[in-house]
Amino acid sequence: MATNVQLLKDALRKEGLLYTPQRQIIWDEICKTDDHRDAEEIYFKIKQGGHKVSRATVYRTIDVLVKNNLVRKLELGDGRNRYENKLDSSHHDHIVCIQCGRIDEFMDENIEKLQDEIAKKYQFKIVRHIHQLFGLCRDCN
Amino acid sequence: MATNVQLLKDALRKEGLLYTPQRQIIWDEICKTDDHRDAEEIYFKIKQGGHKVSRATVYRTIDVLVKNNLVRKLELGDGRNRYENKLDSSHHDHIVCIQCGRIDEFMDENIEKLQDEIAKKYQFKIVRHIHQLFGLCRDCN
DNA sequence: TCTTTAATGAGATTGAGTCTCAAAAGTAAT
DNA sequence: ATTACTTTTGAGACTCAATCTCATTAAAGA
Ligand SMILES: [Zn+2]
Ligand SMILES: [Zn+2]
Ligand SMILES: [Zn+2]
Ligand SMILES: [Zn+2]
Repeated sequence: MATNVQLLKDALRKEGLLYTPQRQIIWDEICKTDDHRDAEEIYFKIKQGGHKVSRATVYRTIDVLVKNNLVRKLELGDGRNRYENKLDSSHHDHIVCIQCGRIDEFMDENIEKLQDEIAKKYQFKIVRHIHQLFGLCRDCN
Repeated sequence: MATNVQLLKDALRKEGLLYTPQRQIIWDEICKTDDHRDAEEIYFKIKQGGHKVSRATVYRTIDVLVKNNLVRKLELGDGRNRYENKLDSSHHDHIVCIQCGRIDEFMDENIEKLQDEIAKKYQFKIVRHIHQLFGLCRDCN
């Protein structure tokens, strides 16, 4: 956890922002699981944990964390943004069950390479990508 | 255009829905360009064209068109859904400039195949996928 | 301490999208 | 064509995630 404190402090310093108890509480909550939760879930978990942090601060802090690469924003197409911590910073994409909501993670070096080639062909400089497979998991099929 | 009329009629019959002037107007508007427009843009273009169709009908009809494979829904991560007609029904994914909004289309057989392999490995039955590359286009870089 | 700047929180606001329900339009049988 | 029935439409209310406002609170610096 000490490491997580330092990561946050560094990010805030880089942004010229102050280190505050609220920001630490939010970052801690996001580090607690490897789930893919939306901002409301994170907000309510914090509340439930007995801390008082406002909704506005949760949203604002998440934005800072995303901008500084501590958190990844996922857009799973259900109208709300989801977030996962990047403590284990290895890149992955997602395969989502449209029935039960189960989310698995995958990573394919070959796909990643092919993306780079596409970028080169179109003369784009890629900064991020979304790659999600939607379907029915084994249990739901 | 005659073809487009028939495509709509067939889809509506399949759904047990009636063929109405409003639904044709909406489908026509979507067929007019190969852009990637959101529902509001489509709604206002129709209004601007002198037709009176309600917002609710636009949203409802787009849903029918998507369900019946005449229109593809895109989620480009900016909080609103975008749509493109599938008259030229070849599959493609998107590469998006985060600066100027330019959207190019790409298709890579190898990526598509690798996705199938991932699905097999995770025992998912894929029904759709999102694959978008975000970055700076040549002009913006 | 005093002054200045930054962060927070409660609640208002936005905006895409959905829902409601009375009115309008379509369908089918007489 | 008239009636009886069903479907669609449209205006506006509503929802929900997310953002904004601004008065209050907390932190930093002199
Ligand atoms: Zn990837
Ligand atoms: Zn993940
Ligand atoms: Zn594809
Ligand atoms: Zn396209």
